[in-house]
Amino acid sequence: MPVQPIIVWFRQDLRLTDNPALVQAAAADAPVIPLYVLDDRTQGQWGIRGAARWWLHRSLQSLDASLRDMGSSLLLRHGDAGQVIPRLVEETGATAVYWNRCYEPRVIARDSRIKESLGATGMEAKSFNAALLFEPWTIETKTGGPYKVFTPFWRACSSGAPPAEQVDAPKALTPSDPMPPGDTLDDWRLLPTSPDWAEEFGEHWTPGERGAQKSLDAFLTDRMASYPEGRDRPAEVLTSRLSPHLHFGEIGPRQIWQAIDRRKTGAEKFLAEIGWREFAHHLLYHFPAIPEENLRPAFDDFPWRDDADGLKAWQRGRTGYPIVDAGMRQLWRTGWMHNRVRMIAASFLIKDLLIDWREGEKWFWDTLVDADLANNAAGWQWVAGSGADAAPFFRIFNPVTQGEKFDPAGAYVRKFVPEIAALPDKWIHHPWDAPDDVLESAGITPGETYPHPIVDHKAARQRALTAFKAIRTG
DNA sequence: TGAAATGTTGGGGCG
DNA sequence: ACGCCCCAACATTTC
Repeated sequence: MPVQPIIVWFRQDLRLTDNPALVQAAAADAPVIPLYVLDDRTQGQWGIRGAARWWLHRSLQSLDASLRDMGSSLLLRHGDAGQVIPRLVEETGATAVYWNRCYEPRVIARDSRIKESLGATGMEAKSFNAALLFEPWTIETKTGGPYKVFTPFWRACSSGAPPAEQVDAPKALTPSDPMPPGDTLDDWRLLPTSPDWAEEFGEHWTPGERGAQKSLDAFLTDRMASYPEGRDRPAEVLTSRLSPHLHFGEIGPRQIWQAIDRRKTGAEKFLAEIGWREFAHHLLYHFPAIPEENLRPAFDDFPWRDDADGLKAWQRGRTGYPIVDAGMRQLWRTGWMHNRVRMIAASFLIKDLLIDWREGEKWFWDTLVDADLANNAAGWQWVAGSGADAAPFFRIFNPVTQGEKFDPAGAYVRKFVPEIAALPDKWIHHPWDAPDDVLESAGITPGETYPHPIVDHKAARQRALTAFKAIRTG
């Protein structure tokens, strides 16, 4: 008599270790159908796009390979998950569907409907926590509301019950026999072709659970001790580079939490960054409009400029400000940007160009391999000053000062803006001040080989402060 | 997880 | 010797 299978629906949890939904299914002594659904409709404009699709392709390949090592494999289906899941249940006679929770508003709505309709037909539909140390509804202020300031939020997280222990990968999975038919990964065309803008990505990244674990191990042994100072220097690899792995759930925060010895140098500083990720998810859950709307309504009246040329120059890394251009080109070439440079580039778009932060958010959404709705929205609103615990609007980065401070030797700029690489350190962050003979011997013709600055920072700063006065109350 | 303007202090040059 | 000015260097305030 055939045993009825259990479906494990993978989403942003593309790993076998510390995966409670998978463990629960494996423990049931029934065949397991590991499933991934490419659902391009549910999340609307915030579906998986651009660089993240490249990552997804590679990550699914990796997950499938790991499952095959256990005698199983990953079933691929596409379409509205609200239809795909019930159809597969019917097809296979599955008795249960397990998954790990996501916290994006439209995903929550979809998953609730699925859970309800499966439940109504007597199915067991269960969800688990794999993505967060502390789920958003478990942390609240003394008065019972959500936190809007990071420091007390993280203090509350750290002082309460510790996060749950991670769970091991299942020892074995009983495959479903026969395996239901599915798509092949290539059918989904997740990889770019003409042009192949992801050409270089593979040199920088190893998507998948093994790559994630290796990144964590290397960070803990080689870099965490220098993290408190090193994390602001983009020229070298001194951060963990775990963000895309975390977004796709190739590693979970519990695994990081447990791998870190909190007594070691750099541990608290690094964990606080995991804390910011938790905080962003907390905010998105409690304020689900933050990807589209200012958290602080006063910003609804902000006089943003319409500037297609400025936006394009920023996107392409042709603003004439070397540190900004280097960042934007690192993003385009590698699918990632160092966090210090993200702040500088974002400040430039918002404050020097006075372009709506949502334009930056959209661009990052398409170009980052770590594009994450909660982190992206919270990060942009933080820089804009429109968000929770945000930088005050008048905190305007000077791209020259920031460059000189955090890329003093200009190595980061030279790597990504090669046309000015021959400039001496003295001028590398402000080529427009260099004497003609210096420019000439560096092979630079301003306005031709490298753009003139598209705005004058000093004037742009004044313009931004004036614009800000327009919305300031009192 | 700023920068710029403004204020203060103290040393040195100089008449 | 003294006052005056200049201007780093640092601190404080403002945006």
